[in-house]
Amino acid sequence: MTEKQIKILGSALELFAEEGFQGTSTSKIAKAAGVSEGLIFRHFKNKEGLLNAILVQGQSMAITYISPLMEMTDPKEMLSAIISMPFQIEETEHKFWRLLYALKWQQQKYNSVSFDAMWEKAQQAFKDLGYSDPKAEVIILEMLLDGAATVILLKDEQFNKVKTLNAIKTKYNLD
Amino acid sequence: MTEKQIKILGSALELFAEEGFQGTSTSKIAKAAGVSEGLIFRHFKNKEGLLNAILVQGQSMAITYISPLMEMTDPKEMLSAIISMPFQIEETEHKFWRLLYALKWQQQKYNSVSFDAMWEKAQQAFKDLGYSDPKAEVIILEMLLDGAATVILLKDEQFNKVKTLNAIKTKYNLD
DNA sequence: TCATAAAATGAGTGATTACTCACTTACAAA
DNA sequence: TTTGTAAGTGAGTAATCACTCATTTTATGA
Repeated sequence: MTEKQIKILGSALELFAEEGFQGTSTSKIAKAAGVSEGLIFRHFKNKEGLLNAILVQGQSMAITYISPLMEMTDPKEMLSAIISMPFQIEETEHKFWRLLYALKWQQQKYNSVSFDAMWEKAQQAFKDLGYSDPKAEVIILEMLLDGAATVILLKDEQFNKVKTLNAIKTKYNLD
Repeated sequence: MTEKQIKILGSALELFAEEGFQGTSTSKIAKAAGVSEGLIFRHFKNKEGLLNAILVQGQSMAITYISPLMEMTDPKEMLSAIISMPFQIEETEHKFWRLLYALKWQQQKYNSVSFDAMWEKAQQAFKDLGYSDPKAEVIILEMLLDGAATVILLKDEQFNKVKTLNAIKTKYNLD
């Protein structure tokens, strides 16, 4: 990847995340990246191709999150790691996740990175720990973490992250 | 309100919710409502005025949800009612809530209807029921219900609503 | 029946949109 | 040094955008 290609992707991610895909013009991206507008279309074909390139980049990042979870054997350790995920979103990844969460309200096409395998393992973990309805338990945990990610991405630092994470872990007897 | 005014608001709500505020043109709204484009600007001044009119309508609807909660005295009954809220979104209100949830990712200006008073009552309820950290408990419940609303609004009927609601109530000893 | 105002129209506005294309520049292999 | 290829530019395009306004239609009360 060229230096300018990287700059385009970076500026596009930032603008898409903050002002939405439809709310961001290609001329604005070009200006932010310090690049001619034509170059965007040379490298990424069209505006949607630019979005896809960002999503592919992020997908591989997400996989590095999930992979270690899939190798865990202790159910408590695994659930604890899943629950911690949204609370450990790094500054550098913040923009990407914000874009991804915003996108799912706009187009069903971009229905988030697939965490299916992880949730199946979580269900097994709940079963191993003796929960009476592991399926319902997974749905509730999905909801809780989706909400946690939303709050973290939108009103970061308006609440005590460490304290909240610990309170959730206590609820699931994971400390 | 004129018949055509109502049609404009209805079509705008539908399109804004499905394709986003920025992704919806005023000409599209006019066509969907069976109305001339100029009429939109006569009645609502501009595109943002149209969005505000929708939001005002929804706000008064949201208040009818919250008001009865504020008069409840039994903490268990009150928490139970709060938890049930996202699971009782009606078909007619579905579009409005979808728009509201989508908007909060786009502009901080439209940071949702204010539920602050309700959450303060919830905190008191947790305190009355002997929870050790009512503040953290409210944050967790906010997250859970935000996630529940998201799942309900985006992938309705891909899971058992009644069963999930009951499972949550059981978690809080509310049955 | 007529006067007045509000409701409604639709052609027209300049600005902005995503995208194209002829062209120039940079660079590496022959 | 020449040549071929990819990187990069920027002016230009048709379409669409939000919005205006002169004009016509409709509704209402005297």
